[in-house]
Amino acid sequence: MERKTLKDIAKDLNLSISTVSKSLSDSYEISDATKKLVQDYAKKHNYVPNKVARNLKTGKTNTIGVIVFNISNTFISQVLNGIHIASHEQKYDIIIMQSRDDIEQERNAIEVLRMRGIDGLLISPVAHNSNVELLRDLQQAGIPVVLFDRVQHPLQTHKVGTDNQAAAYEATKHLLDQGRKHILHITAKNIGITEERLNGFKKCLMDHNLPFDPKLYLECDYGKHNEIENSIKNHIQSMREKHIPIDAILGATDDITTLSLGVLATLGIACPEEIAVIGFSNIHIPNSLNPALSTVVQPTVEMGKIGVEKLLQLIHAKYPVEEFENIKLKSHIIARKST
Amino acid sequence: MERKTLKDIAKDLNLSISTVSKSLSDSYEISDATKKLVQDYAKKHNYVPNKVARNLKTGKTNTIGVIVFNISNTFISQVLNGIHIASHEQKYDIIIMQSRDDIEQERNAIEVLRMRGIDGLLISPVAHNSNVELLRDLQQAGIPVVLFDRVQHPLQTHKVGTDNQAAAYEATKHLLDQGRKHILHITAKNIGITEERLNGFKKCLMDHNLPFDPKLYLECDYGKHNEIENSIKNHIQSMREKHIPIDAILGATDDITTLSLGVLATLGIACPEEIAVIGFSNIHIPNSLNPALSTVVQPTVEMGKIGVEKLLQLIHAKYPVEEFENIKLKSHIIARKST
DNA sequence: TTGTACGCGTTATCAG
DNA sequence: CTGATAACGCGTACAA
Repeated sequence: MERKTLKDIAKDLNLSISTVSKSLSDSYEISDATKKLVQDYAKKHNYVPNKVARNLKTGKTNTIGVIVFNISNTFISQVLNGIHIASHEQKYDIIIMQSRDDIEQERNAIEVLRMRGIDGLLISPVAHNSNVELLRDLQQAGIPVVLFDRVQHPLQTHKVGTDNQAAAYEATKHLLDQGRKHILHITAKNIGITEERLNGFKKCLMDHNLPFDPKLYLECDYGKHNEIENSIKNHIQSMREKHIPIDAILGATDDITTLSLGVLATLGIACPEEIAVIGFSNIHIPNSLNPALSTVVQPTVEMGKIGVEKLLQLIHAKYPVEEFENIKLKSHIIARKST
Repeated sequence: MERKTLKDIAKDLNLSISTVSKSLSDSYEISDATKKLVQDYAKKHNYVPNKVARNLKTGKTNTIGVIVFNISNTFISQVLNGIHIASHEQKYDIIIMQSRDDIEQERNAIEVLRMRGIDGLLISPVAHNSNVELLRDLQQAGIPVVLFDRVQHPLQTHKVGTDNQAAAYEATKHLLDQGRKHILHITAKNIGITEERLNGFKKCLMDHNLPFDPKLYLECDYGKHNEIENSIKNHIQSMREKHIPIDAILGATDDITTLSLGVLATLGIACPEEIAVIGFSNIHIPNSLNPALSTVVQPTVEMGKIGVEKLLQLIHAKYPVEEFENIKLKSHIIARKST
């Protein structure tokens, strides 16, 4: 059962290719009789239009590229879900690439996508100004780019992130309200968003007349889980040995926050009695954690959907867009047992 | 900065299109001088070949389609990771679609992918024989299909799964070895793999001269997390009320297993003292769970890689393949604190 | 060694 | 209302 083309149908029906084409696109210039004839015949032989050819003709691919650091990260996979839903709704396909938090791989991903042909790009960049020129090239070539999640990046375009500073501020305040005084803030190196979170943390301390103590601050390399786990463990152990007081942890990312719980359990430190934990996390099983985790939840699916929406706006824009939006979604805190 | 085509370069350099084309593909029929001239010029103006046109010409899309039930499922996202790595290595792009465990959406996904043009399909089907005819059509049309994970499906093709029966057998044995006698097996409805797991469970019981008790068996609808959570909770509560003994849980899927922990915590049932828990789970933070979870770990990334490998074999096969492999990967148990 | 011409499957324009 | 014809950008047999 080979694939039928317009040409085949035309021959079978003794019609011209263009008549067939027009019939299938329900053109007003074709008589109802012929339309019906063609459409029925096409359905019967389950004709499928060749999108590749169509794309060649129209110059559009109906595909948007997506670059993230890691597909299987909890947070990212939820955003991808949102991207997926929204783009599918608009009849756009998506091609996902991973940068693995490596500038070179990000560069490669951008090049591959460009080569392959996409109508637009949705990216959560590796670092503050990773591959700026390349992305600008893309824009110049008429392929719009929208940034999401990690929006601390100089590229001029729409950006969809969360209000990280406010969220961190709120989480810190939550801990302080519970009477915690020595909060260890654990964050990741070289990711723009964590800087904002740090700022929110500092600001909240300041507003409560508390000093920011560098000893109560840890930056992890953001890589494998057991590396993160180890640096957290080492840090906490060393604090204990030096008798530096600590009664709470504020985690800046999903992995950091959830892994912290494991570290405390392993070290036999009671949570929340000795050390409370709260942090950014969109984990789907908060109640199965030890203990049920208090989280700063980000609107991941919404972020993905809005990203697609903004990108499509740019793709469909008739004139070059000059004014860009910097959208900051609201996170919210859910207090469970860990605080 | 518009996009250059072969034609543009040819005009700029006063050469014919084919000369330029051949130069760029490093053809032996072109003089080194011209080649260099063209290549340098192309690089300078960063010429990017239009893959769409190339695909139209060659009839290949260099894309493989992937259909899974949910991108953001822990297990699936790890398999996707493997698929991603392997396909990227082979210069293939992937397009991911979600069936959301709905036969209609699966049908739609298959049709969209076919329409869009793919060279092959990797699918974890919704149910025992969902969309068989459609998939056969695909194969007939020269687009090979490979099944992964849920391989209990009549389609004749390569299949890559895990040895579910053996894994469930081992996990059950592990519980029995620990002295547990009343094991509740919780599984999902209508998924082929869970049947095999159930069989492994039953077989192990039988081998130990224990009866299979339907009261110690629960089938959940496999949907939203809180629905699964509720049915588990209700079942356990009802068992307690009826004084049906239970001292262990064997979870058949990632979500079921991890959510069970949350249910026990919520109900205030001590794990593992009162009820031990083990189950299929590739959760990345086993130590953060309450308590550290004993798991049956599947080789997810490997499964993805092998799936791609097998699919590419079919895509590149010169002659129709008649003999298909049914690959069963080995899982392994990691005992932590929950058993 | 280089160039010409055609076809891949579609859509769009224009003529009949 | 229908049909012929020209593109879209690339690869390739064939001619020069």
